Amino acid sequence: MAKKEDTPLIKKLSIFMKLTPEEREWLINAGSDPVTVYAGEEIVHASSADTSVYLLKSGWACRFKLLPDGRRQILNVVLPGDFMGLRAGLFGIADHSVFALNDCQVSTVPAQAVAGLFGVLPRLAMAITWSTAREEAMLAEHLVSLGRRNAYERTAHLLLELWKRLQVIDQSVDRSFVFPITQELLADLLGLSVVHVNRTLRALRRDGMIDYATGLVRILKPRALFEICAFDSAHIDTNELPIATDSKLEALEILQAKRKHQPNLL
Amino acid sequence: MAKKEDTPLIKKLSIFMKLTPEEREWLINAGSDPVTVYAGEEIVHASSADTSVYLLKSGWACRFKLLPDGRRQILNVVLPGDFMGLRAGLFGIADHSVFALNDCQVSTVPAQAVAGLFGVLPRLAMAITWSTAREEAMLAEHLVSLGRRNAYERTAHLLLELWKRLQVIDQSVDRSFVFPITQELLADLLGLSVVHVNRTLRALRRDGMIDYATGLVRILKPRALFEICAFDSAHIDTNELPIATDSKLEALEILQAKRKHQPNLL
DNA sequence: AGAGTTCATTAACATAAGATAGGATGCCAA
DNA sequence: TTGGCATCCTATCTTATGTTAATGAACTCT
Repeated sequence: MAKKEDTPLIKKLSIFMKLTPEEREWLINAGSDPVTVYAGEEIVHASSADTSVYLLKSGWACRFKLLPDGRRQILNVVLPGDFMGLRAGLFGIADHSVFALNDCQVSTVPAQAVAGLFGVLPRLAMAITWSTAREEAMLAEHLVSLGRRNAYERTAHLLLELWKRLQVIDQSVDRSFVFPITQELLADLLGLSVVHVNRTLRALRRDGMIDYATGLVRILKPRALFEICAFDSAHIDTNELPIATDSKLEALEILQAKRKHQPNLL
Repeated sequence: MAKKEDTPLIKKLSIFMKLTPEEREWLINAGSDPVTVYAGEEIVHASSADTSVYLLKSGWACRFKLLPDGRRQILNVVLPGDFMGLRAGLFGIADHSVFALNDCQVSTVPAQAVAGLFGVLPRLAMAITWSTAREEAMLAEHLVSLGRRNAYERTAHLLLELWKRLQVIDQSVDRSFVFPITQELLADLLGLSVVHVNRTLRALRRDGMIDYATGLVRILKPRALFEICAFDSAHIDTNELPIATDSKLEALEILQAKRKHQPNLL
């Protein structure tokens, strides 16, 4: 398992698999010396032909997209140990930008070094691929929030998700964590208006669910909040290496069995 | 480039890179003989410990998540040539289910065979990884829709996206395509109520934007629709292999240059 | 100390979208 | 023929959320 002094990235990957000393070493040495990016500045710009991947060492950032008329949707919060610009660097899909929410330390990894990892340390490459799969699962859950959860549930879900992610990298203190996100950003994150975010936070405080002061959040009733937003933590905490035995025949049987089911089970 | 008689998967991967004969052969031979899954039946079940990956050969399916009270959000439409259950098969992240929208032909690939591809045909592994990155980009765009586009724009965006994806696999005829999706499903896809979907479709027809009959859609004013929803096709069509030369120093310079920018440029 | 910023907060009002309900149509099965 | 059943469609009413606008606190910069 991960140790106290490990980097956030190592802590995160450790929940997927035990890392060997070489793998740890690669993770520690890969990437340039970190550069400071100040709050509000862009780290990755959409449509730039960037051949680097960025690793967030400290601070918070967020990935976002803009519509031509200025509407903004924040896709995701980027926390220490997360990569930025992986899609752009590896595949040239530069579909979104990233900017720093507070002062960040960012280190740069050549896209080729990451791509080459599949040949050099395939297990580690797999672990990094896992972490992107984890992020995609969070994106999917975010989509459920915007499509099917109301403002109250949605806000609860976001705060809980951040809390859990911060726990993994040892950056929450008990039930509190620093929260460098203004209500305007929260609005763009949740697909709401600023005013309604304010209303919703007020409601959450009124109900004794959270304690919210600028820059700091405390979860007062985790149990209730998890219940309210139907939080599914499977993709954040997981687990251990899967993929045991398996055969085509077996899978086919499972598939056949499924054909008995009723699907749209509302 | 892809030929008329190629499979949808080959057509799709061909927009990322030129495939060698061996790679084509792997794609054709991998996977079991297809099994029929009938409309409405589940193909992948969330939380099942499934060690297979499924490839949709024909028909439409969709990935979805349910909340405990029955609310459903459809994440994505799965078209021929798309994989299903990749995250679950490879990493044990079984966070969503998939069901068939109409009768489908599905073939099964052991997760190990896909994982092993990184050692055997790394270029192909890269291409498949690219296709998942492409899907994640579409998911992100979907998120923008739910968060920041109104019902009209949102619906337009979905129809255009499907149209473009179908063009890639040669399954649209000019401006028309078959559309096996009821308004109820459309609602769960767009994060709207059925009634409002109906209203919105009516509005789109009223404006002469689309022609919508059960099971068939025709795009009448593509130009206007692309404009209305601010469609960004970068992640669907793309492009060719990126990653040219590159050095840490260069990337650092770019990063430094960015620090001059103003970020939240509304 | 004052002027300018950024944020959080609230009130009053507007509206896009949800809820409920009821027909109309077409399909299938007994 | 009749009765489900699913889907589409529409009208009416309700509500969650958006819009606009104004205030005050905290902070920085002179």
